[in-house]
Amino acid sequence: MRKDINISEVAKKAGVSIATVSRVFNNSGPVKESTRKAIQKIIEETGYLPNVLARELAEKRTNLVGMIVHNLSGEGMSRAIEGVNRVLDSNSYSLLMTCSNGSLESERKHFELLRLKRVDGIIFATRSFKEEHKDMIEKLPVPVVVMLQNTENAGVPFVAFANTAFAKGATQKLIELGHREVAFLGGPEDSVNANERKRGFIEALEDAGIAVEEDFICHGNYHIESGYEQMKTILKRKKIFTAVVAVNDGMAIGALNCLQDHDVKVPEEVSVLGLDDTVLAKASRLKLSGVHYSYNDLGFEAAQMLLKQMQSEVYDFEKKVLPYEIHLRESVQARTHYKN
Amino acid sequence: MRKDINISEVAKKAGVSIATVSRVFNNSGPVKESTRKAIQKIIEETGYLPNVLARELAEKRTNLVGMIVHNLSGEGMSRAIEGVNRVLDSNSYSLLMTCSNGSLESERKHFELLRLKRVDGIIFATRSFKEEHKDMIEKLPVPVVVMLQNTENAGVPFVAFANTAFAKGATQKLIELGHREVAFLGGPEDSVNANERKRGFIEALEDAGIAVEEDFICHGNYHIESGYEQMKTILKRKKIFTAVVAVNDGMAIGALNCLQDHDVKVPEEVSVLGLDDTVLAKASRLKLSGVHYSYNDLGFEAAQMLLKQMQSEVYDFEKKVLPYEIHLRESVQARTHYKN
DNA sequence: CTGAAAGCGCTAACAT
DNA sequence: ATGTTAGCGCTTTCAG
Repeated sequence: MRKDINISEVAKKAGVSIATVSRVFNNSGPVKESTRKAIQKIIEETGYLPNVLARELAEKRTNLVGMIVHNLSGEGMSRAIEGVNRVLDSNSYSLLMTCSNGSLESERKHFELLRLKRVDGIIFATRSFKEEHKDMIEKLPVPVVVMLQNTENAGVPFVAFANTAFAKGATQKLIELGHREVAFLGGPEDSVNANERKRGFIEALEDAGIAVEEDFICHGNYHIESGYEQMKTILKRKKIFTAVVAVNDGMAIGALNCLQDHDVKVPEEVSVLGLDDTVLAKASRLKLSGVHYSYNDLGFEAAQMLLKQMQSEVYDFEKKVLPYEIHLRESVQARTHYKN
Repeated sequence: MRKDINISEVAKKAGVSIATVSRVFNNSGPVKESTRKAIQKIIEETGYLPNVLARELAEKRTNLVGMIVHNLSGEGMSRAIEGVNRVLDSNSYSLLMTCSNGSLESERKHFELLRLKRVDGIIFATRSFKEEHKDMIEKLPVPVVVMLQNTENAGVPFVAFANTAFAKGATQKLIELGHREVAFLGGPEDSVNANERKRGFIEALEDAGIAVEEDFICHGNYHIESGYEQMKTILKRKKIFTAVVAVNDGMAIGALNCLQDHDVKVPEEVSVLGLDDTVLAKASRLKLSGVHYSYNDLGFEAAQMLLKQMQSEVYDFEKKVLPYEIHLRESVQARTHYKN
């Protein structure tokens, strides 16, 4: 706990003006070598550190990036933050983190807060992007990049996963393996991401000329227990299916456990695939198939895009959709058990 | 993107001085009702927002709390951040998040950064608290609370889990169930938390008069694969054991899978317990036993403690050790298989 | 190459 | 009840 020393004290000790100290410290403007040395010595001795607040006030920029996320409960989001941090760190920016509970009101409050704090840009993650969000963003004097959501229609720059595409791709893999009766365990019906995945699933079926059966579609809340319950619901309907696609790992694990508890052999009788590839996918003895995408890259790309926007005068629309990989592992095999 | 308006412009429009505007905005000092109304109207119309930077410069405080964590890859840390955020939010503080890679140099850099940014307090999480950390902290003009590490010896306030205690307690439960040959899958040897858990395990054995066998102790890196490998190593030693304690869920899951793959019945032949209770514990069909503690509470308590320290003039040592619960579930049962 | 001085936008003590 | 003014600590012209 030592006292702060400011620029004028340094100047006094060095017998120069504060302007010269400023020049030395920031290497802005010419200073005679001897006086530079002298000032540096004083700076060294006193441990002088400039008051960033004052500097920011004078420069009218904070080198701060704000981030609003709707939840922090999974590992995905913290990976994304890690990615963001990586970029900011190497560009001398700092991260102001806030967590809205997801309500519009809370989000509005956080946008306002970040505006007050004079952040130079904002990364925004929300469950579902609304017209109101667009309004909030347009009122802001700094650029915003949306994360985890396709906001092309609103014309807001974003970085997101290709939910529909990979859900479709994964489902097509199953179809290629001969599966035609495929169940789907979806996420919350108000989640845009979950709905995009569901759409991908449906498109794959339709493209293959397979009728979409409502009896094979359920909705849950991403958790293991929910996957278990929804799988049970579908089993109770007593219709034959040979594969299940789950909106995420948790639901897939739940489904897997449920099937095994009901003496349904995986993958011999039913293949299981999760549209996700978190640590959970490795937890079961039976290696779970899934779609892999990187949250770390998500954050990384979002931060990159934001910095770019911050540097340009006009905030052009821009988008980045991250790549993915489909991994078929032990939980999936070709349809063999039920022959037509 | 509208232009900012400042206090003097508001004052001019309202035909008053900036002091009066400030009084109205901050509700500091008396203002005649009619002029207050008038000023509020202008504020409303213009959308005036004070420049927080200027205010902070004048007030010499930022309402910012800094946080340095050594990694963001698990769900635990993001839960902790959530807890911190919850407290800060309701106390009008914001969170400046930084992620060090865990190296001393990087941590030093981040402390310096937060100092520059004039945060009012810091929450610090590191893998292993060193003398150097104590020095860095003592140089700081603001209070620091350490998270996830017992820094009692250094006299630095901290909030942590009772690693030794719950590891000991959980092991004792196994001993009470008749187990005497218990294996331990530990974490990295340089992790303080992992070592504390190992110590608890050993203390429980010693208290029960059971010799500690080095052959039953292995070290891994917290991951599922590592648990699998270490379990295999112990199995290869061909010594009989009836229970395994793993330093965390991941290793426990790995151990579980390994045992089952080697036709060892869990829990009939070997009980498995993880010193953890994350989402992973629910992933296997066999409900994994474990120790439950809340990362969210950890963050919550750390933030509470920090705010308290920030309010008092002197930074007294203070500590908070969080409660835990031991959950014995399907993966654990009394020793029956091997009778003496 | 260096210094003086005018901001940056706000708070708070001091006048009136 | 309101205005004046002196900071807060730094950056940046503008002179010299």
